[in-house]
Formats: sequence, C-alpha cells, structure tokens
Amino acid sequence: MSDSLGKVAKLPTIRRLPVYLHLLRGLQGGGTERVSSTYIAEQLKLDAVQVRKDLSSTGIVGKPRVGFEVTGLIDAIESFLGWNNTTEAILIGVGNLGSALLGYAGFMRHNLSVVAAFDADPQKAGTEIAGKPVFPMEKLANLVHRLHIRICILTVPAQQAQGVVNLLLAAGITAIWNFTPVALHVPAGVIVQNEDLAGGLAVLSRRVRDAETAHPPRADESAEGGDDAHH
Amino acid sequence: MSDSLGKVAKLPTIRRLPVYLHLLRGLQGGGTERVSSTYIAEQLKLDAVQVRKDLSSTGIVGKPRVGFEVTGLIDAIESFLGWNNTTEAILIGVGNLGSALLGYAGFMRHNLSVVAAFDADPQKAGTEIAGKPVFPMEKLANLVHRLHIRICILTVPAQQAQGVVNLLLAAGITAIWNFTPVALHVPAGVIVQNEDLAGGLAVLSRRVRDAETAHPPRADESAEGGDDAHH
DNA sequence: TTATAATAAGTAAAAAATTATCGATATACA
DNA sequence: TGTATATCGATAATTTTTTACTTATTATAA
Repeated sequence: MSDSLGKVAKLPTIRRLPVYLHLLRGLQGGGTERVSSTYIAEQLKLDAVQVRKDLSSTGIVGKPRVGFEVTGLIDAIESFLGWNNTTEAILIGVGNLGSALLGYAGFMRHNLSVVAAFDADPQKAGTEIAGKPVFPMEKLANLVHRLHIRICILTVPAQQAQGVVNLLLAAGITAIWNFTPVALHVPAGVIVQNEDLAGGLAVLSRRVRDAETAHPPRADESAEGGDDAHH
Repeated sequence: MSDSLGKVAKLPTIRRLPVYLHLLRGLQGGGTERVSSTYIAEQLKLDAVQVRKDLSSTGIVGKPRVGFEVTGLIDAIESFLGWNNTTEAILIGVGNLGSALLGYAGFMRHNLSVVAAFDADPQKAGTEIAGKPVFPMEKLANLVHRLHIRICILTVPAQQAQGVVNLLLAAGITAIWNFTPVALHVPAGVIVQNEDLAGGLAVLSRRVRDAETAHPPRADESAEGGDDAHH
C-alpha cells in the first residue's frame, strides 16, 4: 500500500503523468507559479478529481484555494518516474524506427540516454546515427558489461526479436522496451515493456470504423458526433 | 450491447487484438489450421479466459475440444478492426519519427496506406521519403479534399501541433493519430488517438525504479524478482 | 474579524476489466 | 457404443479504475 517514494500508482495513472509534465513545463516556461487541478483538467480534458488523485500518488500535496506549486509538481513527477537522474540505455536494430528513436530528442528530456546502438548488418557498424555510434552485435556483451547498461530499446525485425533478446539476457540486460510485435520470452525479474504501435493503430482503426458505421460517409464531408478519448 | 459486427470491445481488448493477429499469422504461415485459447494464452502469457473473451468480441465462435480456425480468426480480427480494406492517410511532419513511420512496413500489413507527407520546411518539399512524396503545407487542403483523406498521422514538433491541427480540421480531416505530447483541441466528432511514447517510457521507468528499490543494484549483475507485465 | 468562495483531500459509489467457476459439447479412444 | 477429456461459452466474483460526494482548509474581501 505504501511505496518508498509516494503512494502506489497504477498503470493508467503512470501513463498520464508525462502528459501532466508536458503541460506543467509549458506553464513553468511561461512563468506560472501555481496551478489548480481544475485548470489542468480543463486543459487536458480530464476530470479534476482524477487529476488530483494522479498527482497525489506522486506524494505531492496542494493547498486549498491555491492549488499546486508548478515547480514542486514537476519535481515530484520526475522523481516519481525516476526521471531526475539520467539512465543509460542501448538500442538494437537501426532500421527505420530505430534510427528515428536514436534521433528522438524526447529521450534526453526524459533523462534516458542512449549511449550506443547495435545492428546485425555489418554495413551499418562503424557509422553514426544522430551522433550515436553503431556497433556490430559482437561488441554487445562487452559494452553492456563495461558500462553497466540495464535497459535496451529493441527495434529489430520481428523474426530476429527473440534471438536478440537471448543475447541481451546473456549480456545482463534487465529491462527491454520492446517495439516489436513479438511476445518476448524472458525469465522472471526481467522487465519487458511492450510498445507495439499496432495497438494504438487498432484503437484508432476501430474508432474510425465505429464512427463510419454510425453515420456512413457520403460524398461531402462531415464532422460531428463521436468522441475523443485518451488511450 | 450489440454492434454492427461483433460485440462491443473495450480498449484493452482492442489493444490486444494485434498481438493475437501477429501470433496467428505466424501459425498460418507454418501451416497450422486450428488453435486453442489455451495455446494462445500460453504463448502470449495471458489468461486463457481472457483470450476467449477477447476473441469472442470479434464475433468468432470456437468449437469445444477443437479450438478456433486460424484463418477464420485472422479474418474476424481484421474485419473487426477494419483492416481488411485499405484506408488512405497522410502524414505531417517529416522529422525523425515522421520519416521512420513513412518507411514503417507495418502500416501496409495493417492496411493503412500513407499516400502523401507534408512538411513546413520548404527544403523537404519535392523530395521523397520511403517512396512517399513530401509536399509543402500549402498543398494540404487541396490534396486532402481531392483524395477524400480522413486520417492524418501527426508527427510535428509540439509547438506547432495545435496550429497544424487547425489546418487539418479546415481541410476535412476527421481522425488524427497524434504522436506529439500535446493535448489537442478538436471539435466533437473528430477522433484523436494519442500515441505519445513518453507514456510507455514512464511505465518502463517506474518499473525499473521499483525493481531497483526492491533489491538495490550492486556492482555485480542480478536478474531475479519483479514481474513482466503487458502495457 | 468574520463571511465567502475556491480548492484540496478523503471517503464512497459506480463502472470497467480481469480472473475464477461451472456446465455443455465435440472429439478420441476403449 | 459409451466414456473420458480437452475446450468453449456463460455466469459470477474479484480487482482495478473512474467518477461522485462530502468535509476541511485557506486566501480574499467586506
């Protein structure tokens, strides 16, 4: 029921925290010092009670009639997520998606630093992408060991996913951010976070399909009804 | 309670459907004709009852002692998601992530076809990325209108997100797959599917942090305890 | 100093999602 | 032909998540 820092927060809450963080950083940049749950809820189209509950799970407390300190909130969320100190990670599979993630500035803002990339294609070894060196797979074990890397971003083709994971496990990786559609097989204690884009596309597709069957598309355009939900 | 095709399925179920689909396609490729919920659950580390419930929401029925027809299941899931006929979409913002998504073969497998990309940078206009033409923003309205495009993949920088969305709405777009961390403001009836990667990273970070506080990391490696959950 | 209004926080209720239980059915095998 | 067993489907129980409601606190202004 209690946690080392803040209370227990469940998955949907944790997923919303970065959204709050983004809004709060914007407010901070604009010089705002305090913010109410009501305001946040309005901006994010959420329920004010839910906002308060989410925020309270990070351990922060607000003042009645005043709201929350923007800076304090940001700190609380960041420390709750472990985003206040940099974590190093590697990335495997420098294809389309892998290359994009290497260049994705968002990571640094969230204090995940990709220190090296790997690819099975010998052509890619020795090159740099977005300033990150790409190594051949043979160097994986050594480098992971030497730098004490724990986290790996996995962006290899589906066919190779499990094979690569076996190498990762042998090298000592304990957390995998899995962008492949494969259900990875790992021993207990190894964290796998699945981030298959197909899931989001499925939800979008279904909602589009529902909207269309509700009011079939005609030659002219239309834009009413339906609903805008969060994932 | 009932739907035009299949029963109502809630978000978590819909998110799992592509995972089933991936497994089923693999089985189909291997020549397997029938599969049981028990087997699927085992492979995907899910509960067999949940698998049956998920599948039943697509309208398919299985046979006791036999299981489900692999091909029938694939068809059912695809048609439930609207993935049996191609939908055309555009993409806006040809940065790192946008370029990657343009080249992401996964889309075609899911019958979402990106027919054109747009970018505010005039340098990029006229080029091609992954075989897709990149146009300047001025051509947006005309092209969307002419091709009756409804769906847009949004991969622009956060600062420009809402501005671009306003253009999209004016052009007649009714569904946005939003890869920015911005809470978009759209009128009722327009579908926004948020796909911020920060949410997944937050869950991963928190799980790593939890695992570390549970058994603090020492100089040597370790890999026990914890749990491997789906998002 | 007191009244008022905005807001947080705690408690309770409702809804959604997951997991468990049980009966029915179809195949395999004696 | 009859029996055993794997599997589905439906119902129920549990847990999680969201929403609603009530109480308490604090700044503001009369």
